[in-house]
Amino acid sequence: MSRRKSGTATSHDVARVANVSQALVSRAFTGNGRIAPETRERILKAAEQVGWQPNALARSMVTGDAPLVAVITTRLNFDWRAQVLSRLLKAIQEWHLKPLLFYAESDAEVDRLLEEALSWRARGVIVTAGVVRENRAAAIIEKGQFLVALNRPANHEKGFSVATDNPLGGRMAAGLFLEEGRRRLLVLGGPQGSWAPSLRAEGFSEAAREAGLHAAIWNNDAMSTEAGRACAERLLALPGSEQPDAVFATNDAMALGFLDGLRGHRSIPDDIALIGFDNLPAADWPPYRLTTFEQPLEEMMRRLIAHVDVHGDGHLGGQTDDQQPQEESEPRARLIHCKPKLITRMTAGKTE
Amino acid sequence: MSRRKSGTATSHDVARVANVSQALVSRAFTGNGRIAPETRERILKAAEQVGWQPNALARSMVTGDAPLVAVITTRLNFDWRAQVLSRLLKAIQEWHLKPLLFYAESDAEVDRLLEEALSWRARGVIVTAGVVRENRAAAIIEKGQFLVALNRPANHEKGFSVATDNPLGGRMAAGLFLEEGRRRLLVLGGPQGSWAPSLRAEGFSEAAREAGLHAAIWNNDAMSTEAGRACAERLLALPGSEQPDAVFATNDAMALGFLDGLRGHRSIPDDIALIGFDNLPAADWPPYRLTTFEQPLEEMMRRLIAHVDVHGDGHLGGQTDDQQPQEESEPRARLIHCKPKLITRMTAGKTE
DNA sequence: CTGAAAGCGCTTACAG
DNA sequence: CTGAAAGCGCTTACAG
Repeated sequence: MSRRKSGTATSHDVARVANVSQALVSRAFTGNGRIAPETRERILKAAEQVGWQPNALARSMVTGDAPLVAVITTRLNFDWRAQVLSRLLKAIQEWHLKPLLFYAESDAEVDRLLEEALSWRARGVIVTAGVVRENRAAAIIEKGQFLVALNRPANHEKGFSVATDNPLGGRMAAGLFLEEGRRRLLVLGGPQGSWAPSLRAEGFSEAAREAGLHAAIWNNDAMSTEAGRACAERLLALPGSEQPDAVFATNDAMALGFLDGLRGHRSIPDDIALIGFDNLPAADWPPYRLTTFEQPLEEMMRRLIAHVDVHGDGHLGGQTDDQQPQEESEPRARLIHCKPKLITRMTAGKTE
Repeated sequence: MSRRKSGTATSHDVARVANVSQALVSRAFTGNGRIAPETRERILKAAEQVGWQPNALARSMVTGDAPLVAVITTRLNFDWRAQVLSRLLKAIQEWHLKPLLFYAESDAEVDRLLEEALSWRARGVIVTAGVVRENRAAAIIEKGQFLVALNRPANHEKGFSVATDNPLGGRMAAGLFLEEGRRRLLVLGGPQGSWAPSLRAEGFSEAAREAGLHAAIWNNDAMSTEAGRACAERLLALPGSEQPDAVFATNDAMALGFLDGLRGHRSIPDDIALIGFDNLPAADWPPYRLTTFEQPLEEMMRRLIAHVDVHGDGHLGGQTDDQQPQEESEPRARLIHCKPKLITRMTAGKTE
């Protein structure tokens, strides 16, 4: 007769109703250990009558293994972040774990959240926002949890990172522009110090440099459509001699805003070719028809899942101790790069 | 020396290092009970050295109160659903609970997920997808958990539902069209039997009927931009006498696709006025400038939070038993309707 | 096939 | 201020 959660029955209550020991109730639900089919039926019936089902917390405690995975995420703004989370939730659901979400309002919070996540003794943690400090990464790995970083470094040799090959995307964009004979290159970058956008910009710049060209970079704190529009205005104000003829936007939001800002002032792709990154749904809409890169979400998820499985946390809660270096299907690669896929539309590249 | 989770220390290990009883370790971390400041310091240091922090599962078990809230969600497709989840995660984080997510691939799964959710003995469950069966709703409430349904019925007198006032939105849209002298009305509806879209359509139809007009309805299974485009084609194929002069799309995705489909064939709003629903970011983009309704997300969250607080699950884990009918600030209203806000842009309404 | 008992890792009265 | 003990709700050897 505990005072809190008065409505909640326990396995003892069920045992009483079914006229069996409490242990049998447990067996009826776990399927472990012998139990007569008819007893089991009786117990199931009693449980339903009482409205009871095993307490997952208690189960996790006693088995020493909670079917949880911590997911660090942040604001789901207009962005491919929602797609990632959606796909991630689905995958986690499919392998019968429960995602415990940690929402970081800013990158600074991520470390604290990671610490909190640890206290739930989850199977592991998937980081889709912010930065993983090396200490923290080590603490997670030491506890036997897996650590997966999406589109960011894992900062630990036993951590795992799946990322789009951002530099390659940049190089491909530059390559396409060069092939078309474009010479005056501009990239719409992200904030200083950002990971993915900077790598995209660098890949682009490098390829340009190798062709003996220089790519200007305009950094943007927000990477929003507004930022893209602002860049368009800035471009329109440039003297004719400095006008770029090819622009690589390190994300689609900026590219779309940029297109809107240029509308009526420049002919695309004749005056200016444009390539974005992300392949947002809007990139395919008639007013935009943006040539852009699709991030290989499905492949990334496959790799992620493969890693987690190898780690020993297979579908049905395998053991957690895998000391021996058995990295079979995923041979020791801790940083997986997945190739972005160029989607050619109107704003750059030959349209078929 | 348990075999599993070998890396994980317990409070006993910390006690040993700090040379105190295990109970004191607990006190050092909970802050409950007397403890000498210097002992506390010593324990904290020992814990850090050992790399230990309280096991949240164990704590939840013994206190009989897990700081969890179950959230039922589904595919985060291009949609306001991501916004809702984002805002929800933030709110849950702010009141120091952890969201345990349940991802429903289809509405049919929702009931099963709800059952699973129950096993975690969470404070409550927030449903943002699918339908809550009455039985299940009752089971949840009986267990002392709160039940909040977002934009759908809670199906229980003690459940709580926050929704946009969808019929009102429909009425407002119709009102605006009528005021402009439009007479040939069409609504782009959702799937048969959908909740929110149907209510929007009904509100619209009713208002039209009251004005002695009939509104045609075209149902759409997908409510996507593609569906909107298809509707545009269908409209263009209509004989001139049946051409509508005002269209109410029950979501923005369809409205945007519809605009794209009409582009070059009809003049908006001269030939056809259009109103959407959701106020997606793209509704404000130059090629669209869609008049639409903003769903009052912030207000909905405020009401939701107020309900949960009243329910007794305040910020820092208050007691769960609140039998007395103390519905102070939220006087007994179980279904809260929040007014949608008309955002007037180019496609309908007088622009200032 | 079934039951009594130990134990998971904590928190919290209850004594000192 | 501190410690020994009981107990949270289960699962799982271990005996019968």
